[in-house]
Amino acid sequence: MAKEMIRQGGRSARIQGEVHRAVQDLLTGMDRADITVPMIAEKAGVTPSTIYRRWGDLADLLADVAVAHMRPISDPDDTGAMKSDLEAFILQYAEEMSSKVGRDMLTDVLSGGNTAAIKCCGFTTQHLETLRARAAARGEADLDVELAIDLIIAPIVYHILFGDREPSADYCRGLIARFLKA
Amino acid sequence: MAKEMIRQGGRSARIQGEVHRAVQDLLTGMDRADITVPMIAEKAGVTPSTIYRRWGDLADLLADVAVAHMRPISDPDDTGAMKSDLEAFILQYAEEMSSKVGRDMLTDVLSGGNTAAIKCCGFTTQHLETLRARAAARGEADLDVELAIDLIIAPIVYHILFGDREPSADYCRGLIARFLKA
DNA sequence: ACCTTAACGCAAATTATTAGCGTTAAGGTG
DNA sequence: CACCTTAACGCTAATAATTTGCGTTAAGGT
Repeated sequence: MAKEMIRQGGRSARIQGEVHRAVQDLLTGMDRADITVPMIAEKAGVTPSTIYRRWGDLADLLADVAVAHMRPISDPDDTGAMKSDLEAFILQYAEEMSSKVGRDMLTDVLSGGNTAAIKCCGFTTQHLETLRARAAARGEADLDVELAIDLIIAPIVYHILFGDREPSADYCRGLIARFLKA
Repeated sequence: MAKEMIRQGGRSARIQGEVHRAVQDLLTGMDRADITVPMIAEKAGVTPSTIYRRWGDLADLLADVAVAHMRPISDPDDTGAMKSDLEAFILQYAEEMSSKVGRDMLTDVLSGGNTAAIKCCGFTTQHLETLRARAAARGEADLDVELAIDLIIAPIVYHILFGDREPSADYCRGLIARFLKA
């Protein structure tokens, strides 16, 4: 049989869910430097070897969990206008990511296999595309997604990661204003 | 004695140097996922426990080495004008950081203790400050360092880290042009 | 020259990771 | 539905990494 397939249903999916939940449980209550694979395995009710075989190592598992947690469950709020849509989305994004757990999720994603980072980045792009489609449907001015990433998202993420400045609401609004003028 | 001091000279400094060199040697030739502390210890001629006691764990050691390697040894080239100074510095920065070793250095810095990230970020700011002082001495227009970070550095770093786009020379020149117009 | 103690080496104890092998169950096929 | 193939799992033994206790070396000061 030439085609390799990945099992989705039943046991395999249940174990993935339990491991993910165990990791998230542990993350809320201890530093990630103290988390170990055997610890996760016990909490999830599986053997450590299962985790090693499936995820490779702790960094990849943490990246996988972070990506799953960042995956959007719903579209950003529709506030009626592009400017307010953008502001609502960006402020929530900055708020979530600048917390300790948010910052840790980002570094987990970046430390894991490079596919994790691309996925994560794709979620952000996708949200912005949604806003763009909405703006177009309303007949508003076009929203340049790449420009929004360069002018708004990138500075916010940079300051969160390098810790040289707090991405306050006012700061974010300033970035948005700069973007809208461009 | 109330004052705790950190030893600087002699043996301690020599060991730090040998460990750093061992890490850099290993990094050029294998994936960081395969590098272990005992491996580094053997190459450096020290016992593993020394490394564990001094750096805590592999992530902190790698962050320390990355920061040491990013520490500027000289000021950016003086090309005679602010625009060309900036372009020369940015293109070299993007070139260095977008390679595999550069991207890995960045993630190492971000994964290590949070002081590493701030230091790393400080080096970039410091270079830009140098360019700013030069421009001022020449009587050119003022260079806004914070703005340069938001408009030029942040997008470059973002795309390197998340891998959604290659920071080509043309792309970087576009960022610089946008910055100079602002 | 002498004293104090940070930093190291060595080795034993603990803990994490890998690998072999038998078992379970997903997903397809007759 | 019964059957087959094999991905994914559990268990366990072997290997490797990390932590810890304790004696030794040598910075840096008196």
